[in-house]
Amino acid sequence: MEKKQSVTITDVARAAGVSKTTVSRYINGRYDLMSAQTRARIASVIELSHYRPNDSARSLKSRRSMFIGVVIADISSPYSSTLVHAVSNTLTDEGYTPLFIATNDDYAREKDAVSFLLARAVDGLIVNTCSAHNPLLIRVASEGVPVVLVDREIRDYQFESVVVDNARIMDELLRHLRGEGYADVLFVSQTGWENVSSRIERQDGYLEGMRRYFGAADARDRMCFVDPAADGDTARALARLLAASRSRAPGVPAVIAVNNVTTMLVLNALRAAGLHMPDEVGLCGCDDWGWRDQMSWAQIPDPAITTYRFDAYEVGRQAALSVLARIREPSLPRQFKCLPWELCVRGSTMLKKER
Amino acid sequence: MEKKQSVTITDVARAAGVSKTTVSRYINGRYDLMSAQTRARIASVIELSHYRPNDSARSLKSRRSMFIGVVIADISSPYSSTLVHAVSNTLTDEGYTPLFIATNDDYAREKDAVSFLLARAVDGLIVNTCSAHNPLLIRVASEGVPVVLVDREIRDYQFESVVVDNARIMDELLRHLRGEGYADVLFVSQTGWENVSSRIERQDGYLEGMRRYFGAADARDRMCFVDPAADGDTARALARLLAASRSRAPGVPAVIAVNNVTTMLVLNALRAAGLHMPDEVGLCGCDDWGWRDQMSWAQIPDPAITTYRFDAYEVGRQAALSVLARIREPSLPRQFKCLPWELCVRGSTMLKKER
DNA sequence: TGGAAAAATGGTATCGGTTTCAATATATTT
DNA sequence: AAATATATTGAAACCGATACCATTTTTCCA
Repeated sequence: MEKKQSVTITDVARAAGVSKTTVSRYINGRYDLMSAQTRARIASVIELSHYRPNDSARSLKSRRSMFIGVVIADISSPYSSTLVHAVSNTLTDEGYTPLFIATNDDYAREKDAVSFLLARAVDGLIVNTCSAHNPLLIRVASEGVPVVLVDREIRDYQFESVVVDNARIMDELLRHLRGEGYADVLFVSQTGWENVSSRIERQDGYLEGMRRYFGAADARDRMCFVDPAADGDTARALARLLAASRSRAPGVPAVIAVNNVTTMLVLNALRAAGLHMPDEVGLCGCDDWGWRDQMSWAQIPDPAITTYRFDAYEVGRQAALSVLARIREPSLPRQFKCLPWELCVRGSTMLKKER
Repeated sequence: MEKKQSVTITDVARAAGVSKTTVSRYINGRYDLMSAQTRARIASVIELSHYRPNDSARSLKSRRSMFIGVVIADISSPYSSTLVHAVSNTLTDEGYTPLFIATNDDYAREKDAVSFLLARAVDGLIVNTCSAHNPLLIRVASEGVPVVLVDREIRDYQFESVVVDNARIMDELLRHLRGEGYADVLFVSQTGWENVSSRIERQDGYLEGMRRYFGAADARDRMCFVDPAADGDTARALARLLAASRSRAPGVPAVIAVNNVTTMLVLNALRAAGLHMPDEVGLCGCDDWGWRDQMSWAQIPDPAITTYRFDAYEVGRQAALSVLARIREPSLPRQFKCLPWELCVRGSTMLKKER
């Protein structure tokens, strides 16, 4: 245990025989404002003394914290994990530090998180919001703090954003299932996600697609919301939907799961029910894990599961780039980025080829 | 765009008709040092003005940043993801904010990360180190900064730590495989992890267990290191090891994979080779995903895969608790926590029951 | 070689809080 | 009622950097 007291800019200045100002210039890389000899002297003193400038003091005075607040709704999902990774890499490369806060899909926490991050004087915010309405965020953005929304959007205000075209995914997916010869398609969503814009879009896309490809005027009775924590919930809900489907029309039904977690749940429920894919039931999941990974978990089961997937890494990267761009040039017009996605057709929906 | 200038403690003090000192007391919850009426007045002014104290200024003077630096070697692994989640929850509950930095298993980055975090005046560090030797960290720790190591350890210095007893896992695992009647056991590790203490321990545990249960004086020729990025690498290495094993002894061989990623790779390679589990080959993987999740990916394949698993969430939580304890009571003796683990026997190694 | 321009450097106020110590007001004790 | 204790409050220094402006030194050219 030695003196916890660390060396300050004043110590360095004294040791190098220059003023604090000059040392400050050195720290900030303004080498053009000093002689080579002064520069070398300061460098040596800093090296020897293990001096590190105090970032609290720097940001207090300069009003640049080099922090970017990142608010994540559900940090335990693999999608978020990839997102976090991408944001972290991209920001770090530019000298910024992400401040991650998880809200667990709780609006009150989201408010606190934003408020907290502002106290830390973040230079910008990346928000994976869990609410469709957030006045605080709107106020913050209109005060000039760069705010970028990822994956989900907010009504009443056009934030900069990075999203995926969810409605189109559903259209393409249903077209695929129709083409394979499935007679009906059910939709499994997750409880607690009712207000998440991306889910709503997928849901609306599903309903629209059912009209277009399956002639179902209102497919809301083919949807259900399951609770991952409630054991057996999925199996029950699915059994009900499947029974209703069979009584409605003959032929093989298919199931679309709204996200990673529900896909797993449905897979388990179908296995427990002894239903074989793809000829007794089709399954199409969402793999929001991302393109950059070597292998998707969707390839592990036999048959492998058809999924729609987005590049979560790219979503994070683009969000980070948007914030950085706006920090550097606040007058820039807002950017609305819509990223591509991919339909990975695998065994679980290959009904045609099985015949 | 309005004035970016935010309201300061001075503004609040003036509006409430008190001194900065009193407002500062209010902010810090020292309500016992002011009258109920003053407290109410300040509360109201803060409420109306949306005042948020500037944390840079606070930590500059008070020397408490309320930041804990968290250095993660491989942030893209699911293990790290759970760890991050746990640390984040635990620290946030106590008013601390984690500052996550990923090093991608690069020692130079790890050094920079620690150095960077110190500049941010972190109150403590949680480090998932990628090197067996780190002088900077030793200096920091001996200067009195609380440092806790997770999952991996460093030679030459007894840091506080939270680890898993890796050697014992291997012992138990090999005993299980022997009991099932496997004739030989191969070990697949990952390139680039040669210096990671937890891998070394597992490796040493494997070699020791091979002596004990399989009479193999030196099983190093039964080990290989594969590169996840190199396509087909695993298949080749495995084919070689399996051939050697068959020529050495008759009977069914088993494979132990050192971590999550290699387990996937081996699973794929075995499938490609058309080898059936558990009767043509046994497979035992590492599921470092954690106990708290509803379902493990290891249950998805058929047969499901036998794994050894740790509670990654608990590792993170304990690490956070250790740092917090030390911050509050610096004189506390160092804690070395060794967490439990679990062997999940599943279909992939149930040789006996298959006969 | 004088003088202007450019290069190098420094003095000091300041950022927004916390801390220390002193001062005032009110309550309690004898 | 005087003395002492306790509850409230404030003034000013200070944390470690940066910003702004001033000053000194060097370079360059007519």
